[in-house]
Amino acid sequence: MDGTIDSTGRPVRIQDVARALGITKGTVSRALNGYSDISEVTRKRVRRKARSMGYVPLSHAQAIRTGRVRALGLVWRVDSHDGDRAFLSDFLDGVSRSASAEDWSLSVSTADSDESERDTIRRLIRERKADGFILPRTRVDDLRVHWLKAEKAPFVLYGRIRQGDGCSWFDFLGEQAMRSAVDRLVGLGHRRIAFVNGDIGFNYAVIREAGFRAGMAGAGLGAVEDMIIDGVMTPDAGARATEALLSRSSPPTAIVFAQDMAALGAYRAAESRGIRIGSDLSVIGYDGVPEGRFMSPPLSTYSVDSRLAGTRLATLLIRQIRGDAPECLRETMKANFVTGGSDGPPRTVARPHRALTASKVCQQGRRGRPTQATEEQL
Amino acid sequence: MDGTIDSTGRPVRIQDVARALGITKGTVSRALNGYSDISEVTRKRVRRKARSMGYVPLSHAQAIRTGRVRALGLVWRVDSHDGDRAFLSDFLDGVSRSASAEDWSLSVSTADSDESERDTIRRLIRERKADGFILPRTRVDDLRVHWLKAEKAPFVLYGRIRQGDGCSWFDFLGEQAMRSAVDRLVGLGHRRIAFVNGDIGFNYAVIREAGFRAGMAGAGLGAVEDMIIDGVMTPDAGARATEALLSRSSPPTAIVFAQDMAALGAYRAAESRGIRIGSDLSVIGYDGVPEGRFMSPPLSTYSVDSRLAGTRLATLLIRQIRGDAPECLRETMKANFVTGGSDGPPRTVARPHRALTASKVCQQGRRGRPTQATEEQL
DNA sequence: CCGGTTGCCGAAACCGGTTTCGGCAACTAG
DNA sequence: CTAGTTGCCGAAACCGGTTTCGGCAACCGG
Repeated sequence: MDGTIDSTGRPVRIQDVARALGITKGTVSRALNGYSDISEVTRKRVRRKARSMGYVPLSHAQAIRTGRVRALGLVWRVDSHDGDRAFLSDFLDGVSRSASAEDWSLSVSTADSDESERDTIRRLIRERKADGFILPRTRVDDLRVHWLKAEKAPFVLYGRIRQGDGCSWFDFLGEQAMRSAVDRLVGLGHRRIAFVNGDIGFNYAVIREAGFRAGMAGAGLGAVEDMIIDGVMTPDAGARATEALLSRSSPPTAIVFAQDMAALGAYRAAESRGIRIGSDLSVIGYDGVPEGRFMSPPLSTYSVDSRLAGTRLATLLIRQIRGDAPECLRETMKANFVTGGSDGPPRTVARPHRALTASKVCQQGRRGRPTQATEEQL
Repeated sequence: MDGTIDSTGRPVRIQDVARALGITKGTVSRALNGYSDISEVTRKRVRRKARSMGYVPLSHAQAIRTGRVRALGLVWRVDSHDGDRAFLSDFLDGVSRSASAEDWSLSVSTADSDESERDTIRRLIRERKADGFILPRTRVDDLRVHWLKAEKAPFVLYGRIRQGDGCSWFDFLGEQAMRSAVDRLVGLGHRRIAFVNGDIGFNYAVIREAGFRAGMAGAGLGAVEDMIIDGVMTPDAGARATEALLSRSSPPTAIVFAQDMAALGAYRAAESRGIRIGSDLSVIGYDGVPEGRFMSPPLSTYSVDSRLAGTRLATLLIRQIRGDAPECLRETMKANFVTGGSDGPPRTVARPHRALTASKVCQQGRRGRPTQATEEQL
């Protein structure tokens, strides 16, 4: 017995606290909620007593008047590829941590289609199971944004979006990472660099491709159209893409993958061809999935901290629900480059292009503090 | 505009429905909730009108009187090994599906220690964010069971437990699977069979080991103490365990792993030794992780349907919250054997032991309907 | 000394449902 | 024809909080 239940076994209500202090429940409520018309002495007395009696307000009883249940909503799509699975655990943990710290909770649902996702979101709003939503995997034209705007429900995006009016988000700078990958490879001497992208229906793919193109253009390597493949999100597809690229008359010496899960396929393709990743073929990925570290050589990748994304998104969403303007709630961070050994100088040694050196490029992408996104969103 | 919002933009309340019908809100409530003192005519009128107006009761407003928020609680431990990650997505999906079907929601939190898990559970109960809990990964002596009994909160276990008074659960029959694995290997001619177990603090490990021992004893192969290793839950640990076993003067010709993630390590160990899985060394796992299918040869394993586990657990929990006795809410299912090719006759050909043949064993473990657990729990 | 603030709290309405209670009308039995 | 059911619904209490409103006492300046 820890004080939460009184001697009769009944849970402690605000009325019990009020009675114990000889004041009204309205006063207890105002004292606990920081109203200014309560004397500091009374406030202290109330707080102490409430704590000693183990009083905790029922969130749903508060909600009936305040309209807020102090809960975040998250709808997880299960019809997509497997690559997100490892990500989910960390992400949930991040969200849950931030929410718990503010005494909020997290309501999770799954959906396997746009329709079921829409129904689920609406149900959660109608029944007020959530005060706002975290939207993972931002699409180029994201239906959820339209739905939630129509419902006037707060939301935050994991990923940026072009039509960003009234949207807040957290995102890692994929364009910066992909550009940095190209710079690094160019610095190592590569000139024929391919890019294997994910599903361009998702905004991250558009952004990362833009980064790749910017890197190539910056190095004076234009006309990269035939060096770009998209729609590759699994090891299998990654292996096939690698195979296709290496079969060309003028194959790339390096491949940048928009996603690690696809990059893993390059190892399989290389093995079946009898060539070595890191020397015969350079590979750089993005995401930092755990499997990458177990490859040989380990995959060089731009690692993304999913747990951090979760914590930031939850924090941003809570702030928005509390009244902050969505446009002021935007954060981006650099992805963290992790050297694995899957990238190196090309086999047909060329002298390093431009002044960039590997060590110099390595400096980029160190983890920093979250920063307000002042730059133009892509 | 779909009828959910009236012309003024205000959400529809029960009072609005009552007014539109010219009756009182109490009558609307009773009509919608199936009270017998409402005429069938009125009930139909109310239902139709409520639907056409898009009325959905606020769950937290109901909860204030009923004491139930129609929400399930799930606390996920993130401090354990990585093997559970792939499992989480399917499991959540299963739970969420069942909950949604009954118009319930799911409140998820994470915890990284016993203390934080306890605090989280208590907070969810205190604030009534959840009416009951789903407890994954049952331990031999599970603290959560004590906590929740003390709080008088309903719960269901994913996994059985020895002290099962007042407990309901869903579980796959790990002991049956492990026994079947031994039978199969014995039928193939193996006699030196090792068992690599997981963390024996978890009940599944105890159960699976019992199944292995039963299989060995049943085949007349006693004294297996030195052929059992436990605490192996990762590919790395699995590789080390395999290495240790194969280094012995009289190495096993087959290894049964209690978890696929550990079994994956056997491939690495085999590769570094230059021996082939399936011919030089037989391996059978348990769990059915997706990675197993991508190995060569694919891992033979007893596959477990995590999504199904989630759906059954959610259903059982909702039934319990609605009043069914926990002891009547127990289900078990067979794990589904999937032939991969990682098991075969031993290199040093011995004639098949006993009358069991591989094909015969294969018939076991077909997926069936959930059945009430009438047998003694382990 | 007196009218006007100001600080602080009690009283009561309110949120959106559920549930109890009581009463009217119709029907049934005696 | 009357007394007793029965079916059906309105009225109101209730759940556990939050928020508004008003008033008392102390303090303030003129």
